[in-house]
Amino acid sequence: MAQKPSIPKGTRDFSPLEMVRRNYIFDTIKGVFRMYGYMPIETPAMENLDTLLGKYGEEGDKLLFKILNSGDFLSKADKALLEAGDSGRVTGQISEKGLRYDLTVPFARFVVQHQNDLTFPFKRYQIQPVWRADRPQKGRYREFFQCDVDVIGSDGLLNEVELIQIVDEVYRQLNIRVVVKLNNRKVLAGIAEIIGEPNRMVDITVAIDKLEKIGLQKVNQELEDKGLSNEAISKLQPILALSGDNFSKLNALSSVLAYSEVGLKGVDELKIVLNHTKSLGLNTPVEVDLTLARGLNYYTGAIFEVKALDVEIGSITGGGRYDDLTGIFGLKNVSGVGISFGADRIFDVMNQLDLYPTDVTAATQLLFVNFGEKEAAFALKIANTMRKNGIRTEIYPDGAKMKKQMNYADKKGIRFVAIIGESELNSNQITIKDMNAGTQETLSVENAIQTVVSGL
RNA sequence: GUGAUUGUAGCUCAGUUGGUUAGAGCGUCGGAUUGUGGUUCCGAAGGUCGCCGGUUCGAACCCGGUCUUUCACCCCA
Repeated sequence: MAQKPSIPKGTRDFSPLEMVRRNYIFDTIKGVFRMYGYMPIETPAMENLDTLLGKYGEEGDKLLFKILNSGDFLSKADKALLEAGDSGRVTGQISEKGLRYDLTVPFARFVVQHQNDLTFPFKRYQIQPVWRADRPQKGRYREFFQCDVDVIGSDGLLNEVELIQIVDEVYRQLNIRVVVKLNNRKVLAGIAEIIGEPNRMVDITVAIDKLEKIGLQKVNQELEDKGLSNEAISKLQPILALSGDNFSKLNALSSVLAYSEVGLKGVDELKIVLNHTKSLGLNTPVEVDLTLARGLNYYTGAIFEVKALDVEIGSITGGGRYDDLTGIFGLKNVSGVGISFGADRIFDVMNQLDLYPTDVTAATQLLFVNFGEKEAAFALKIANTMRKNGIRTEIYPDGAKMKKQMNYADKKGIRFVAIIGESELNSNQITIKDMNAGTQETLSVENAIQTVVSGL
């Protein structure tokens, strides 16, 4: 017996229904991106490993899928390392390619490599799968699609504003209620500076990121475990306790950060962005959230995260500004900002709330029943006429039993069935059956088109 | 990477203290109905009980390993 087939852990097949739904999401997102002047690019599924390594921190390196070299790769590896079972160092010798982990780093590579062909500010979008060797769980897959929009080569905060507008528009079109959480890495740096631990910004932000999840006490405990002084932790308390609306939070921050130049700059940036989004009158609420840190090390300014209000699933969109991403690849002083829509989580949210418009899943609208060669030949011609009138039409390929063909139409949710038998052939007419109403009439081709078009 | 959890027909699940031939519903296919779907009735196909090993006279059931599912941690879309 054949072995039971399966697919790798954390990956999925998509049925026609699922694909139609996913394409609806992708098309919506693409449409909004285009509306703001972004152009598509694609990059290879695999990159050279040295492009990817070291960009996502130690954790990220572990989550990279690595591709074995071709040929007799083991013979070229260091025998001593092999013998010692030193996987970490052996992989460097037997693998030089890896699957992309996100779209931002390949984009940075792309920009540096093609810098002379690009016009800056360069606005691109990119919708492709990425892979992470994570352990799968709710809303977390090993293969998933990201929909990135970035603008690179511009410092202007209008870009941040534009990205928030895009988020607002995409989720308005998809009919998902969301909140945009906004923070600024400069504010976080300022906080670290003020409490006298300027080098511990990452530890501090990772800890306060958990405030909502584990509570104040455990956050303080974690900070203590990481070796922060009691003095620093107590200085941090008023910042963790900040509340009120965006502008009162920011005013309070201004006084706390009065002696931090970078911190004040961050507050200022937040104010500018918020003033713009406020005057634009977006549907989506925008909240300043100091607990928002995000793991990626390369953000330097704004940090965004979008959460669905009606489903518990983590963030469905995230991003921020990175001042020196291309610097690693040798192109200095180019600032970029971008966000990534997590298509698979959006898909999960849409499924859970059943937010698809009814016409999204509609496939074939008219099926021609096949009674045999002569009838099918006639149907073939009329089917083409139908298609030219914008009706999605198919002909049943075999001269099967009527029951079977009707059943097929029923299962596929096809609204109209065209029946052409001997009597229709002789009178040069077709019978159109409305599967919803169960009624049918025999008509001329012109009238049949009328009936179908007005019935849809 | 750490700690749990799941696996029996295409799907959802039963399956007694370990005991002959592993069941149901839904779905699929065929028929009742040779030009009319959904409803109904009748019938059929479909299982190495995730995989490998162990205990036992005997394992779907007990034990170990492995893979898979789901969840938490870490991290993240």
